[in-house]
Amino acid sequence: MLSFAEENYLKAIYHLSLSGDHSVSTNALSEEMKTKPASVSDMIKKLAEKKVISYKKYQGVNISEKGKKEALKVIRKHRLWEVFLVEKLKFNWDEVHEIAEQLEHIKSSLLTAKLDEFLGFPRIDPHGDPIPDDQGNFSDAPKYPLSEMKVGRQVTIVGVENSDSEFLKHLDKIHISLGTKIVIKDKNEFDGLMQVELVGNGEVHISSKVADNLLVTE
Amino acid sequence: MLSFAEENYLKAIYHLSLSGDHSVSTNALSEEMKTKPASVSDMIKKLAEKKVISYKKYQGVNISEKGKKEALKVIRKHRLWEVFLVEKLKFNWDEVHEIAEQLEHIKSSLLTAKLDEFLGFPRIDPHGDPIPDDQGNFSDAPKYPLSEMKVGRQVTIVGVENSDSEFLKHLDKIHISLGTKIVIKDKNEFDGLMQVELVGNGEVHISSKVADNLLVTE
DNA sequence: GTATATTTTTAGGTTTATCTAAAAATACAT
DNA sequence: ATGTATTTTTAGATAAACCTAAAAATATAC
Repeated sequence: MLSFAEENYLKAIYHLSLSGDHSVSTNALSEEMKTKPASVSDMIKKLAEKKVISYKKYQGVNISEKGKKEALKVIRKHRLWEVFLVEKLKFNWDEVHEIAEQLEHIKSSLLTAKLDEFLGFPRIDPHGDPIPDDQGNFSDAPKYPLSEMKVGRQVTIVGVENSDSEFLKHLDKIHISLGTKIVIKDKNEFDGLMQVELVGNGEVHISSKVADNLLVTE
Repeated sequence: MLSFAEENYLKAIYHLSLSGDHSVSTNALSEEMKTKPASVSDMIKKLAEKKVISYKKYQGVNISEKGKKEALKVIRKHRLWEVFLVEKLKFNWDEVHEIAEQLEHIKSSLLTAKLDEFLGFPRIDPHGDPIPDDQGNFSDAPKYPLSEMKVGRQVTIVGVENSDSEFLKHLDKIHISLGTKIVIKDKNEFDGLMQVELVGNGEVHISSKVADNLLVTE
């Protein structure tokens, strides 16, 4: 059984492990957790004793299979609660993170299962992040047509359904390319015309014909 | 701002203050919290510094107005979450306490307000306990006809609507009096006939005519 | 390849919430 | 009312999660 602090460290280690396949350094963890490197050294000893990470002194840490499972349990709960907060309690997508940081530590696997069912077994959270199942499996980086995304979401363009050059030229013209992050500002109920913000780079309108062919993630 | 442990002590002090108007003893608190009296002595010093209780050495503690408000905030959250767990997630009423003990400490007044609204502003929790409003007010010990209570609830008989002697004689015959605790085991959809357990004292059947006239609480 | 800079760990300290053992205050009993 | 029993507090310890300062290991730079 892990404490809140241990769960938070493990989550950070999991996330840092994804970007960069190498082991996670003490300093990187210290920055992520906003604690001092000395505190990290203390904590990783405890986590290593609990077999959720492996490490050699001065060599950084690597998350174990057991650790990955534990981290994904917490991430699953975090994302399910975010769905609950946005879909059921009508929070804005940008208000929910802090509250979900607290809710993710509630211990009861029955609660998690029943919440999942109550929400209709969602596969992605309000930010578009995939929700692991109770075994920790998830379709990594699932892609969805932009047209299916709801107003308020921030997503990243990760692909196109149908890549004919006329279409790509159009994307170029509206400054959209793979990796572009956008926020959906508005979506017309009648014709599906979307107004999106290119993060830090102005706004554009995207027709449903284009939105159907754009695949997004996150 | 109170820690989880401080909130739990305050809740215990609040509850112990209700039964018996006198001040709460260190030993009583120690028993309630399942900690040693020495730990209680430590904690009440901290709570007194935070002005949520007042105490003189060796004289027990009294909850302050500020403390009462804080305790009721926690109790409000606890009971709202219990309603959520039973009404929305379909937990049985007897499975929810432990989980609500965790959820009651989540910090976000906006969350509490939105949860309250989502649940339709319930006035009592699944055990029949009143839910304080955001100011800490609640109709103390609200009374409801037994006939309105759902299967599974444990309630206490606190009054009768119409106290003619024939009716009271009947109650006597079926071993029901003020203060009797009962658990509703079954309720016939057709005629409202109830099967209830007299806690630790066998089962009886109560017709809707009787149930309409019995007021219960808790 | 040695000197310097950076990273990481260790050593020792703090706060919170607990504990045990002993001392002090209060309550009870004859 | 005086001695005994009970309750409560104090003193000192422990574990968790953090800190600062200093030492040790690793990395980098010329």
